[in-house]
Amino acid sequence: TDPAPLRCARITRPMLTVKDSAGNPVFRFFWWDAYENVTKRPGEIFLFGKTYCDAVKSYVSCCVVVQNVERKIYLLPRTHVLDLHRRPTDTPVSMIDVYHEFNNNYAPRLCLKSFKSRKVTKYYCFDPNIPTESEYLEIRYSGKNPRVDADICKDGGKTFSCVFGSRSSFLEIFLLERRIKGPCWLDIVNPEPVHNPVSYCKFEIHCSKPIDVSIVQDPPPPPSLVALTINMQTVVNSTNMQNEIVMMSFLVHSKYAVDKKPPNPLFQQHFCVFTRPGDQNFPYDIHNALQTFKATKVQKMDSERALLNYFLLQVQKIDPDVVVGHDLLDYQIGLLCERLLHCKTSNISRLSKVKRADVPNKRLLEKDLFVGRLVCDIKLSSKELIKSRSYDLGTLCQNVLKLGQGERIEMESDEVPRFFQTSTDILKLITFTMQDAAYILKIMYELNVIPLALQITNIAGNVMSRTLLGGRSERNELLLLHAFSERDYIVPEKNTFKDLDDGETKRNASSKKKPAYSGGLVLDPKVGFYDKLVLLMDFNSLYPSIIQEYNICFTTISSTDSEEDISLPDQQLPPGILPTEIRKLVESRRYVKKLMNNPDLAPDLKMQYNIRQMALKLTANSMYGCLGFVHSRFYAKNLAALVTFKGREILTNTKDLVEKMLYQVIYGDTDSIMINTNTLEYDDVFKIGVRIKQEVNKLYKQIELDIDGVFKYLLLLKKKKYAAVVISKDRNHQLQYHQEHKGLDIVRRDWSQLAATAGKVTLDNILNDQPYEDRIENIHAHLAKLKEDLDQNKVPLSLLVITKQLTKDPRLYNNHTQFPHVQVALRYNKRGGRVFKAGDIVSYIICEDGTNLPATQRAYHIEELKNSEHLKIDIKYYLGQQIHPVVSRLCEPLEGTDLYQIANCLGLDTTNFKKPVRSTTEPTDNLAKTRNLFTNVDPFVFICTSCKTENKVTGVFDGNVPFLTKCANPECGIRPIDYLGSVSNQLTLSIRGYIKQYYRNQLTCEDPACVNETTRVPLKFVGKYPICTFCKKGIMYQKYTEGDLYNQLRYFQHIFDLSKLGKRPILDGTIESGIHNLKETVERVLQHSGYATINLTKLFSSLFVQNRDSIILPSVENHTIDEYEEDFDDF
DNA sequence: ATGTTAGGGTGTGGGT
DNA sequence: ACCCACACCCTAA
Ligand SMILES: [Mg+2]
Ligand SMILES: [Mg+2]
Repeated sequence: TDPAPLRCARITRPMLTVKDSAGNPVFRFFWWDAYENVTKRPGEIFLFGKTYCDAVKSYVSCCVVVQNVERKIYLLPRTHVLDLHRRPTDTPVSMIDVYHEFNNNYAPRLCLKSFKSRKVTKYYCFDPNIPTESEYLEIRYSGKNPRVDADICKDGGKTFSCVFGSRSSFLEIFLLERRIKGPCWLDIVNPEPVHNPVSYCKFEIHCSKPIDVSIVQDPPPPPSLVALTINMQTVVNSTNMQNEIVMMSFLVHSKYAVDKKPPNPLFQQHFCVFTRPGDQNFPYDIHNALQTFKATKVQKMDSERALLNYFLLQVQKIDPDVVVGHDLLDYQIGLLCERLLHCKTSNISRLSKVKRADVPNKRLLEKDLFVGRLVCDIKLSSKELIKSRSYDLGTLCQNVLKLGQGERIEMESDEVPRFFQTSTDILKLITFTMQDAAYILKIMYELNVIPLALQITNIAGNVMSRTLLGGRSERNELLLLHAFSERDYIVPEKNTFKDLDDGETKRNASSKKKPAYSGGLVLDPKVGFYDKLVLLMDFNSLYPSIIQEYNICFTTISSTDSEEDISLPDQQLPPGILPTEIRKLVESRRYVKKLMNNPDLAPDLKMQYNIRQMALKLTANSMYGCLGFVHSRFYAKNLAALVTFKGREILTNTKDLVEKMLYQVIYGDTDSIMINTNTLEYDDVFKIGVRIKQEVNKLYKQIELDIDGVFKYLLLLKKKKYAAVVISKDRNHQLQYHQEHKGLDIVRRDWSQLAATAGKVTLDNILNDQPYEDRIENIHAHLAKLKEDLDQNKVPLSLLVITKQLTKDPRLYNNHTQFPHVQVALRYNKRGGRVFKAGDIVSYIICEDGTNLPATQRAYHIEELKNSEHLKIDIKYYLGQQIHPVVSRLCEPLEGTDLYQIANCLGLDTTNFKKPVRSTTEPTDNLAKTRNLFTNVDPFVFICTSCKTENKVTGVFDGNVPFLTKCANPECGIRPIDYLGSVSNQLTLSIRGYIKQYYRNQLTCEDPACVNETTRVPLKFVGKYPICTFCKKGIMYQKYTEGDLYNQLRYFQHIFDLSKLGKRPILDGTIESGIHNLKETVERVLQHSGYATINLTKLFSSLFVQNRDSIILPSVENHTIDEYEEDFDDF
């Protein structure tokens, strides 16, 4: 049957009011989405979009059916003809032989009545066995005829060795051939009117020749979209346990301009439809209640079927270009399909723009339910665009819309039936459902989902509805397909699903696969709390820069199977395609950012530019990842491995260079270096940064190190785990401070907010100007308070919630009892409705449930806890397994507290904490206090002139007495202070020893493990000094660097520094001056090493006469970095 | 069908 | 009791 009649009559004859640049009348439209049905309508492309309609003076929906998109295959001629047994003969192959073979042997098999062919020259770079440049026979034939068999493509015939292009889809052929990159204005020169339209659009035209489609030059801005936001409520029918749709709310914006700031008002139309749950009746007064309800237009339906029919009709009438919702793809679309089929609704394709017969298959229906309309699922988009603990609507409202807690009415899905008991509650439910729809729309606007997807699609050249589905691989694939085919390259074949499976997957039984190559280098952190300024330097987009710097491309490096091949391309080679594409992205971005600097820029335009520069950056950054993606069409493990290899090399070289400049590198991850400057002057630190930047950037053309930030305080705990106070300057050059937390428990969703807050309070106390003793005291006090609050039940339940993602379907876990989130999900799923599936985030609270089971088996959903009498919060778990480990880890480098004390404050059983605690027997452990700042340093050792006993010095005090007053040998009566001159001499000799070691190390690599390697790996030279670049497996050889030397000297200075001791001890005057004397001995060496000039010769001239070239560093220009940007996922 | 590797942390279970 | 491998999760880059 025909769909319900439309209000707006279809216009069958397109009005060609537009002329193209040649003066031909054209049908001009903006395409937003495309569709093809390879099996039912091969060779046809459906383009959906908007065209200007003079009659209504606005844009109306249209569909252009491009027909006769032909298959395009390439036959690679053999050098010599094969005989019957597929053995090469002496007969050379000419192109005409290939033509004849195809014409005689293959055309009949493909039932070709006709085909076109020509000789073309093409390039290829994805298989070393295929010539990089060769003549091919290009054959084009109708899509209605079948594809060439896979084995013929692989093995070829007698005159050709293989066939390329047989697997490309028509949409791909069309987009690449017409060079269409994402939504844009298109002209159709010979549009044909349609009498039996296949679409529901206002305009439909056909175009029988793909070549008649062309891109409009100097296009106007994109037309506005009709956006339909939908939200729904469901109930589980208590009799059959089926999920029913009982309410839907709709918001319509009929002119959403994607090139402008989010519209206000948010929408123009709003309405709602509902029905009763199958197992309930309407309240008696529902009719009256609805009559007085004015908030929105409400339609009451007698059945779910009627509701769904109403929905179908409304969608057809509204004819939206984009359907907006939350959890559409993971749940709502599936549910809709299920109910549409269950209720036996007809003409379901009205939800889409293409008329199709109803199919009873749910999976098929789901796939194309809204075809022709963009589907914007804000849950999915948020996952790509923002980091959040979870992505349910409530959490997104808090994080994106900054709604306060309780501002949005939170409702559990099993509460819905209750709302149908009274009319008042039904009206309430309508309000919530409408309200949520508005939030959904607002979030979409706020995150600029559509404008960003448009920009990405225009950059990559894919299809926008696919961009909105997420996934970086396909975007990258299309970008490279365009890039390679534009330059006459034959592109790699698209693998079918079958091909993917058989390869041996190095999986660890579960879904996580083992790494295929090594990635970024993470430097060993010098753990500790830093209260001097720390400088963070970071390479801008390191991996994209490496690809450019070293010209890493399919065209410059042949793919080999050997793992260890890390050779770089020839310097003389022309820029490859990958580097060129990245350069284009980077240059576009630079240009866009320049445009953004215009102070008179209109806000709308500024937003547009900002979105575009983001999209450009995202695209450039995801290119590397796709190289290493096994299922990528452009998979190139060797290229990915080379990129990371150079990354590791650059990071180690940078570290060495910085240390050579006598700065202390305390950490670095993949593309960054943290430097302890030992300074408190912000401007000085900046100058240091500028100098390092200049030195490092001299070495490269494209790779660029930049100042990323300056930390006032840094608490460096582990690799990838630290907290810092970042200093920045505001517009008035006033210093501003804010904390940054990386990798710590408090930034993870799988720790409770309670533990996170405790951790944050702890950090606030550590990263603070207050006296040292106060910090510890405040932390302890807060912990005690926390315990008290917990005991008195003052802690809101929301703080106790732990969230964890299901990485697979909950039923697929091998040992589900081990995992709290899996158990909660499985239990929850039994009640029906929205069930937890792979990717969902589960919230739970650990409870005391009367059992003796381990905590992992006492996890309950927050609702279970609320509704249960016998469930109680497991306070001991939250104190012992949440707060305690989180706070302890943060306090680890701190003196004055430990596991035991923290446990004590929390009222925990402390017996478990006594043993592992560091020895508390020594009253003044000098090294403990400083060990974190000075790792890999030796104590100062001197020999007693009397008893020849070795004395080790790690600080002013040895135990309770100054080391100068007592020999290490208790029998010896001579005090070191009595032979201070000798001690001082021994100190000087010791320092000399370290300097000698430093020089020796520059000439030879002393690591025995490295000797073998040095014979194979050539020595690399940095400046004039040979350094061993790496040992086996890329691990850097620990040589004795300037940094090590400097560190050792600083340590000596430190251990003789009385002011470094917490409480200034009362000392005998001679002892004090003796210690001072030793400190000065060290400082005489050190004083030459200001941070401004470094000259090794001068530095050590007083001690060590040696002719050495100085390292001359450039003078410092006194300027600040004008641009420093916060980047995400930037390597 | 959905970009990579490096690395920390919890918890379990088996072996010594 | 201790060590270790393993599965799982989430983060940094
Ligand atoms: Mg970076
Ligand atoms: Mg970085």
